[in-house]
Amino acid sequence: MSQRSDRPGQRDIARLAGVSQAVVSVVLTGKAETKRITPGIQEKVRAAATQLGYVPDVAARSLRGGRNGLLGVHTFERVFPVRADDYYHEFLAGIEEKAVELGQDLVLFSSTQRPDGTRSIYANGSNRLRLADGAIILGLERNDAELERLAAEGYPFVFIGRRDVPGTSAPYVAADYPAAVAGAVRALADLGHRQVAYVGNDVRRAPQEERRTAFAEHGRRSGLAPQPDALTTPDQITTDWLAGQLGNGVTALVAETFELAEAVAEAAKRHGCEVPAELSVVCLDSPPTGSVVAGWSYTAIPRREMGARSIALLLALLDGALPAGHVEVIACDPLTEGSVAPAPHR
Amino acid sequence: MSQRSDRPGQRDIARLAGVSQAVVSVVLTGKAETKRITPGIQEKVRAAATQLGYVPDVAARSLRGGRNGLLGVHTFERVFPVRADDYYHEFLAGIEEKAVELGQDLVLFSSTQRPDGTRSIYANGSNRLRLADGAIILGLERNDAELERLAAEGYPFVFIGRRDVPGTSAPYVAADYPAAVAGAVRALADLGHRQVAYVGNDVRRAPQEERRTAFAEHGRRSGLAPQPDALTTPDQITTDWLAGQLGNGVTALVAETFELAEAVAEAAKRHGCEVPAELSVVCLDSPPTGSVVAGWSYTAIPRREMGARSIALLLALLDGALPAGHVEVIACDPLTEGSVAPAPHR
DNA sequence: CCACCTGAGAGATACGTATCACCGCAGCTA
DNA sequence: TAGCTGCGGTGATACGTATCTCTCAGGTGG
Repeated sequence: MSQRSDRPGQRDIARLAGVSQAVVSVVLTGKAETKRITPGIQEKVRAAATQLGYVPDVAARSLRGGRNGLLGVHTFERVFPVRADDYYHEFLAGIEEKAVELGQDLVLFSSTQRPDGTRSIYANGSNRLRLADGAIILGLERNDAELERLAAEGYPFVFIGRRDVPGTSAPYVAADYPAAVAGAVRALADLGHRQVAYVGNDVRRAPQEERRTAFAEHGRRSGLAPQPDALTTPDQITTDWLAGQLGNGVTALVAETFELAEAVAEAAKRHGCEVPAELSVVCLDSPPTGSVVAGWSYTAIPRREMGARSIALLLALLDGALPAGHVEVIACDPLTEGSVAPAPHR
Repeated sequence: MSQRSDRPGQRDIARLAGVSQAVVSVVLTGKAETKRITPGIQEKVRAAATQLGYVPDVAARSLRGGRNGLLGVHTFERVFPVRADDYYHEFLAGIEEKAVELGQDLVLFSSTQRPDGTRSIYANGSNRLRLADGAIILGLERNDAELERLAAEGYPFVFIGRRDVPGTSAPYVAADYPAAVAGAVRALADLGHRQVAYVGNDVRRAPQEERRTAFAEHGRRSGLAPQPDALTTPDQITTDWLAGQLGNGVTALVAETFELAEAVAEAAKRHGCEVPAELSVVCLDSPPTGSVVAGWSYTAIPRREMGARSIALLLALLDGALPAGHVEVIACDPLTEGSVAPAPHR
């Protein structure tokens, strides 16, 4: 169809106003003052634009200008998992919030998925991320080779979550896990706990490792007795396992994820062990957005804020206003009350 | 900066492969077969494109009129509300699922928000939607004037949810509410209920109106006594209101939304009225994704599938393979057991 | 009176892509 | 050998905008 006829352009305005297209561009982009256009002409141009119902063509504008106002969001996993307690949801909420504020649109890269369900940036030979001015990269999974290549190509991106990809020095936004762990450990120590074990995910990446080492360090400082870590999966937390921990004199557990904490709670229930009277449990993760679990002691991860900050960082990066290697750490919420009690006497 | 240097174009590929830019365009858009390009050249072009990490420029491509593999998602409200029981979440999950399958990327138009929180397509003078090949439009709010204009401009879009915008005949994907209502009414009638009242949202749009009229019609067919509708908000459902209903002999309520159903449940609890023994309640809405509410009788809205179908429809529309005015209606899940019981004897 | 400056606007150009019109060449026929 | 026919590609053009360069007239100073 004649796409042309039903969409007035600057050329049409120019013809109607009896000026050149260049003048129309200048007037309509608000540069009339600096470029010194006669007020009378300005008025005529504006009137003509209004009369024709002119709408600038974004495509043409960004073609000319470089930026297109699109910020990418990429993960190496699905963005909207089937599970309701969506890991990404809060991040996305923050991302969208900030994008709105800064007048940017978001591109969810869903075309990059490979048959096995993982996602790849360079899968089909072309780097679709380039569609956007820059990108936020988040998620547990990762692909160091692709990230290195991306960085080598000079593509601007920002991580959510602490990253230590060898070749890159991309900015990231992370939660202040060490401080959160320190707070939890101190709280337990103050309540008289001395035998505290750490229950962590068996997948160890920078963010996980960070929490574990912080636990070890602050535990030592607070006078806790050293315990072997339990790096495991939820289904390996059985009543037997729990009995073993209690048998070792453990009076409190620090769980890395909510799934682990819930597995502990279930095992305790089956084992007839009361939480928190006989066993205190601290969770270093926010509860899933859906289920408002009462009765847990946890330090909420500021996912929403992390998402928002990542967008701000990316835009600063694009503006060249970000010093190289800039990172941002956001404090977690203080430990809530619930599943923590004074250490039982023996 | 020289934006140019770090973003290879077809020209660069052409130079590297020793051919003309036109050939590169033909090969890379998959028209090599119809335009009969020598396989050897094709290979050379593809190799050069891969080597340079080429990715087509969205802006240029859509300026020229081609497709760019971007599908827009636009709402007149926020996409990620603060509330956990996210209305959009399930739709988006379905949308993303299908986009992955069809190799399309998604653009969340977040730049269109006005200061008052509502969103407008033409707010800032430019129609950003044009960046995408087409768009899905969803949400309760709407802006008929803008939609008419969008349609008049020939922009391809698809609704989620039944729409009846005057000037437009855009395709839409809707849930089969009439059938769901019919099922609910029949179930209640079979259990001996005769006095059944309808509790609906006070905002009446096509999807709401459809349910109400279906209730009236099927109620009549199933021999229910006519009742005045309660079109209201959750906070207006008090114990007094409930007492009034029961006083009128009402033995069952059909609630349009989950919020209304929960308000009814709370009022019933305070009033000492047992659900479902003394009052049956049916909800015509899915429970929020987070809270797995047991004990409700409801007909789940197939949001996920609706989202997926909307993407399929949009792509068909773009391919010109969609007959004008095509609409799609998806069956709701059958009524679950829980808050429905035989009518109490008087 | 002429050289020179200045302001207001016209004209030209480039961004990256898709496509239309053309063109040389090889193979074939008459 | 001249003319025709496809094939395989080249060159040119247009999309709508922003901006750079150029023109032209009027004013100014020496």
